[in-house]
Amino acid sequence: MPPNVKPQRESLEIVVLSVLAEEPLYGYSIIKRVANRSDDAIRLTAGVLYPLLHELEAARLIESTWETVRSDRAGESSAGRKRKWYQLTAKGRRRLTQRITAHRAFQAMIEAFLPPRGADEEATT
Amino acid sequence: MPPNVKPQRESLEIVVLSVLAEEPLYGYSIIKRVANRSDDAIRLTAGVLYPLLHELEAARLIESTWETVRSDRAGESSAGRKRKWYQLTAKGRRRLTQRITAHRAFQAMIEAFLPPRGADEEATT
DNA sequence: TGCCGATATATCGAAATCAGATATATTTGG
DNA sequence: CCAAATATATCTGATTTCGATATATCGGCA
Repeated sequence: MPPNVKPQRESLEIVVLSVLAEEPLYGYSIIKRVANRSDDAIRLTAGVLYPLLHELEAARLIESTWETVRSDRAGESSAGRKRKWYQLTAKGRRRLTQRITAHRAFQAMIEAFLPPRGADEEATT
Repeated sequence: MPPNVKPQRESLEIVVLSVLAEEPLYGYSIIKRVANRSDDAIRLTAGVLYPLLHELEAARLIESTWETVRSDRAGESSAGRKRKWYQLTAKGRRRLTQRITAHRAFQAMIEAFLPPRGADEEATT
């Protein structure tokens, strides 16, 4: 597996808002989706994701609804497993757009400091 | 002035190594250069930069030499102002290349999660 | 000439952040 | 029936980061 690159809060928020911009997801499914899509490079842990989701919800960037999944086998008597689905709010969508703009601007800025791409490669022209 | 985007360690190290890849600089001049080039978006503070420089030196990614600047006016008696010039080592140059590769790979990964560029613009075609 | 703002390096401690451990409960597959 | 996966949540120790503090010199201007 690839080296564990740690996504700090900023990137983290962008990634979470982005996946939620596509469709509603619940916590655990966010973890799995991000891991799969990033080829395991970005491994959200529960300890990082849940507090973030709670924060985003408090800021009204996302909204949640509980779902209770009852298994066939267990039947009536079972309490059922609980899932908390999150979806982006209009405010969240605006925030995402804004964060992306800022992110790209910042990355362009960083890139401007770097030696030009391919500065190390040998006469490929 | 633009919003204060804080460069965390990773980006920070890349930026510092990059400016040193161009030419030797001393601490204060690094702060000024980065501020100017980034249009004040990246403001290194002494409290962040100096410890980083010391770390980089300990890791032999950079080397330093002291310069004493004596003013005309003050003459012999003056102790002179001290500047610590830093230059990239061969090891530092390799590290930079490596960090850049990792940085770009990570950014590409993040970008892959984002809605495509210009997803919000209206029929400009 | 005396003072202030800029130049210059450096450390420290409070505050924020983060990864990993811990807790609890259900479901699925063997 | 048991272990691994699913699912949410918090807490704590370790690391990071920011801003304050310290010290000293230099340049310009009143």
